Amino acid sequence: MADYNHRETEQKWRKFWDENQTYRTENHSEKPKYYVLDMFPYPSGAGLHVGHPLGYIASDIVSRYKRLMGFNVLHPMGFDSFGLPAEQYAIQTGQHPAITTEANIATYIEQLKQIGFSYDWSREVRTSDPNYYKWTQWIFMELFRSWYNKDTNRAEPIETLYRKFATNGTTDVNAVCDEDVPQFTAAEWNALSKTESYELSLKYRLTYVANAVVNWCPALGTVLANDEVKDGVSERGGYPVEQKLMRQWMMRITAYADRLLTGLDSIDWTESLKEQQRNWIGKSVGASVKFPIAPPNGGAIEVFTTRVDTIYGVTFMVLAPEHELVPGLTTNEQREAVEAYIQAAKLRSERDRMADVKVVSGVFTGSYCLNPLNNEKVPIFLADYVLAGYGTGAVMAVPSGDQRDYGFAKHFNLPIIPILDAQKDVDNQADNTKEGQYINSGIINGMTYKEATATLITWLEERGLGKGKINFRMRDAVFSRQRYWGEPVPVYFKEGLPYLIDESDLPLELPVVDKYLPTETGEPPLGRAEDWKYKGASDGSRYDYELSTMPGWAGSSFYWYRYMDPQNPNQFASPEAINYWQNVDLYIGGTEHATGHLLYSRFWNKFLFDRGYVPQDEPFKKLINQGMIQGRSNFVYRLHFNIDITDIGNVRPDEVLSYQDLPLIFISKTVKDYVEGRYAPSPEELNYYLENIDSLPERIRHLHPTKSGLATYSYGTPLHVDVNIVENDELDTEAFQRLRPDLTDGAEFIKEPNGRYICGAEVEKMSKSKFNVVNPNVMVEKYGADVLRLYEMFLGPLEQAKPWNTNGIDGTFRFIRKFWRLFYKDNAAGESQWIVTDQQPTPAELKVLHKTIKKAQEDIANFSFNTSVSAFMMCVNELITLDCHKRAILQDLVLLLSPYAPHVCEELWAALGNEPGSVSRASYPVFNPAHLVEASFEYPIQINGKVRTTINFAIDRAANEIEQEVLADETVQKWLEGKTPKKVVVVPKRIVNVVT
RNA sequence: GCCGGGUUGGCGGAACGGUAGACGCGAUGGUCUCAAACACCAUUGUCUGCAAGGACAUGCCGGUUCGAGUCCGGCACCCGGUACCA
Repeated sequence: MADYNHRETEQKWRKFWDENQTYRTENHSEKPKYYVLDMFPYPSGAGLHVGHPLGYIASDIVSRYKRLMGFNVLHPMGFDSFGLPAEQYAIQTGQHPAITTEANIATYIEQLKQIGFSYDWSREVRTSDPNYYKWTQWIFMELFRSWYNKDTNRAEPIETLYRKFATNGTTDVNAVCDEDVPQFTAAEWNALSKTESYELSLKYRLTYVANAVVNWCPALGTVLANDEVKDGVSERGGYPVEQKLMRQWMMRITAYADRLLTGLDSIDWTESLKEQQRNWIGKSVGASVKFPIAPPNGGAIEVFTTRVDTIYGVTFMVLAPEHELVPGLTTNEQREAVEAYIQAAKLRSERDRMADVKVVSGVFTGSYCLNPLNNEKVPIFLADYVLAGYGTGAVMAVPSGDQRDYGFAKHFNLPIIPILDAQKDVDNQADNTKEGQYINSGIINGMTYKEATATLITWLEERGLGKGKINFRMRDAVFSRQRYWGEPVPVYFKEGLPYLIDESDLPLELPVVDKYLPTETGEPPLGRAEDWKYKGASDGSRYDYELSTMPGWAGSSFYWYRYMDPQNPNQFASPEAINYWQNVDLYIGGTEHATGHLLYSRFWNKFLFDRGYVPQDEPFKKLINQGMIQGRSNFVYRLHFNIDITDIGNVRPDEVLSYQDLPLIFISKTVKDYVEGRYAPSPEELNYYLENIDSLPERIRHLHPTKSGLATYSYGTPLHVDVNIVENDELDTEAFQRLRPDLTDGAEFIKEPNGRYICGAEVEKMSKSKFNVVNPNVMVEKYGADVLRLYEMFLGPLEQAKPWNTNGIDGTFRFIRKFWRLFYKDNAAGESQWIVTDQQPTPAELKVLHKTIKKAQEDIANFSFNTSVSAFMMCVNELITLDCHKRAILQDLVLLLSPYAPHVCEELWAALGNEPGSVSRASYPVFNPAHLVEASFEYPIQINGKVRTTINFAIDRAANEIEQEVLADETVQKWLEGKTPKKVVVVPKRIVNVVT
């Protein structure tokens, strides 16, 4: 039998690659480097489904292609192996998360290897490996040992700050730091004790401890970063999240806000992803303005506004209920109301607040402040639409220009002052236009938006009442997690101050604990560890370690460097390795990491860049987001009867058949549609259905609505059925009975007239509970890894979300077999015979080949793998038509196809007489346009836009000559019907259009 | 609301402004077979016609052009992200 045996062949080559370390990559080469990275997976217990490899296949194709193009390619894989699921499992079972993680990773590797990826497995990393997280901890320490100098616009070692303090105090320090830093002179600084100066420095370091309002998730027992909270619930598990003030490790990512923003312009990512990061960073350019508080109180309220030009329209001020000035501003008359409001606001969860955005609520404090421009008295309100965490927690309200302020003003009957002559209908709604000239606006009357803004900012700055200011939505990142399964923070506490442990004590390994739950006193799980104390301090004492661990994103924020030099015990990667590989040329992964991993990674990369550890400011030059593969669920329909008890008359309710009494009957899709009345069957089908329904068991039959009037058929209740026993929507009923005896005992299947049981289908998320998970290894076993790879690419554009549908895979399966038959053929005796010849290829054959080379190269450049696969299919079809079995053609075709289908290509490559296993070291075929050039071209001739005839012209004929001959042509003359053409358009090598 | 992306046969999807629907699936008919599976061949956007052919077709309305799925203006719907962010 000549057919290609994928099981044997693929097995053979995977073993070969493994044993010969075919894809081992060196850190030095004459060749140019190319770094292709996949987002490494979290090894979950469920294993890989068919959606996971999509991006990996694409990156593998690029890797293999780049190797053929003469690059030294780094293409590694590893595991982001710290994380919640393993810990949750540990809490339930008591098993150490390391054990579960280890087992899951083994499964993942096994599954990945089956698909024939060209990873250099010797470079594998795992974030939960102490030899790895040693460097996560080390980078944490480096961040702690650094501050951000706004003058040089980069992070610097903390020593440079100490030097500045010692020489000039705080005068020429321009740092990103805590808000409450004191000003001091060099003398004052030098007089401080070591502990005092250290304590001061903590306010400047890039990681710091702070009391911060954080997202606390009681169900998970930990805090979460903003990007881990979606719609007020935790991203993992969907548990409610509340706001809580807690002492936390923080990372000063806001120091990099501007660079994270501008850096986006230099990298090749999709616009939508960049936009997501821009929104997340949320830069707003505006001004801060101080509104003096009216007597008897003193002081001022500072607000941030993006529309300082609307300041003459301010008719009230709104503070967040949590604002620090609130108690002082509340008058005795208003105290009760204010306190009630604050209390109510506190009780409302984040979700409630989001839910009733439309409802206007607020309360008057009883106090006033003064508009700095015109000294008008402005009443001060509280409202929970103002967020304590953004800007200054206070808003100057301009009801004529802001819809929210407008609603508030209407509700509390506050004045509304129009401020621009272009504002329309201000009596009924706010108009936020910047057009026109200012009115009612004191010093800016008659000006335009631009002039007004500049004038006001200058005016305010001169009087110390305000200044231009840029605000970011992004907050500093919370870096503590009250969990066990994460990197321990390499810090101990001495007299309440955090100190780094000695670098030589890294890695600080996770301690053994008896349980993975918080302690009885509410401390994180590490509080359960015996003797969790630092003994390396210089004074010989034992100090308490930090009890929280690092967040999930810590380990993934530099891993692409560790791949460059994964075993290095002295550095996270050697400077030589980093200088050789630089940064990632192509990064492929899901878009769900837009505001998490991808932002944090850029942050850490920029930090490492500032400190001179890496040569590139951005980690990922080009990023492609593969679309999610959804599941396609299949359903069987259980026929189901509605029995309306009120219609039963004198039958006692206990005589009514219970649902359980009814026989199990599964109806096929079109039968269901018929029963539902959605489908009009043909006369033959109708007969079939009636016959079937009439042959139902006696007890059912008498419930038939047309016969008893008691019961009605309802549509079949859809039940998920395992998609693995369904093929082309046809259910393998025997397998179903075998797999689900509980459901199918004594069941009857009413099938289609053609004897098939057809399932319904729907697109849903791929998940175990929906029985729609397709395991890639089942596909590999049945069709082969090459077919799986080709099919996943063929499914549609890489970046698009699409449902997995096994139905079409036969097409690629057939393609591989056709491809094989270009090389082998059965002889009369049924033996497989090699039929490749050494004949010279014909121009037609060369044309087919070079057309395909061109297309394949263009497609890889555009990441348009689906159309490539189409091109290969067409190529093979055409070669079959030409009956071409020539080495000169097939050898190149094998190379073209090898990035997609490496196993079969390796086999054929060897069969063609090349060194076994050397396909990846060959050179990509060179496209020669000469083979595509035609001697003549058949021009379609359009008369008034309609193709009426065709004429052949030599390829190099001039347009005006063609024009003449076309007009002289008999058929054209006929179609022109004697009219004189006004215009003749000749598109070279395309078309001629004659217009009358 | 704002931002990003999309809308083409029964389905997944192709088309440098140049003969729309490549390639694949499915479907129908046929060959092979005792039969099935596999394989192979043919047909397959809709309507109309015996046929040659003709008419209509890329969400909707309009524009630019000899020519528009593609470019421009407006609208509808779908998907994703984000939001009392001042």
